Amino acid sequence: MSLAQIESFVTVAETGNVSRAAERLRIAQPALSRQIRSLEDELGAPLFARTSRGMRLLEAGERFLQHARQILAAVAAAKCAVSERPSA
Amino acid sequence: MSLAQIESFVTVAETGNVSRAAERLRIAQPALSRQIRSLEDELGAPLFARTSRGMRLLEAGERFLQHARQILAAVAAAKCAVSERPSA
DNA sequence: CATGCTTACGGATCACGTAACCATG
DNA sequence: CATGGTTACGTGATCCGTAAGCATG
Repeated sequence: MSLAQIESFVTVAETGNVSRAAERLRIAQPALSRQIRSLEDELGAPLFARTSRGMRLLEAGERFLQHARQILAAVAAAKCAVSERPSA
Repeated sequence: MSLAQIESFVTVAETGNVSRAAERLRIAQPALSRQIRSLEDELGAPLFARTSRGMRLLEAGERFLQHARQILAAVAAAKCAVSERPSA
């Protein structure tokens, strides 16, 4: 599991659409599709249902989404923490 | 920034020693040294002071460490969340 | 000269983008 | 046939381990 995969997952969850998410992330659609697939493989369970109109979050995906957002927030905070002035 | 880098950082911080941390992580010492270096490069600031006896956390490193542990904990929680039973 | 971090280098793996493919409405 | 996800494939980048280098006490 990589941070890129986690960010990809959140973006697909928010757009409900791999194509649009790929635009937002500035990567090609197949690359994003692969990232989602490999994330699901690693977790051992699908996170999305593939419908004819896009990607719909499953329950496992909803649960994962909450933690995914926490992870990204913690990463952002970690980056900020390094550049804080020492006295803070 | 990758999760592997974050785990590497925490292990080096805990051991104060790249060599010992590499053993614990089951990777070669130069690989670990590179991960730490590239993490510092990306963050734009050193996290450790290189002493003749090993690695000592700097203030920026101490601040980063707290968030790094949060990130790893959130990742572990995310993995668990996927396999929880749906009713939970 | 023992300990410990870093740099050089070659090779394997990974991850991307383009192109082709398949399914649905 | 338009939309949207997946598979195939070749290539460029990444990352590892071994080996050599460098600093310190």
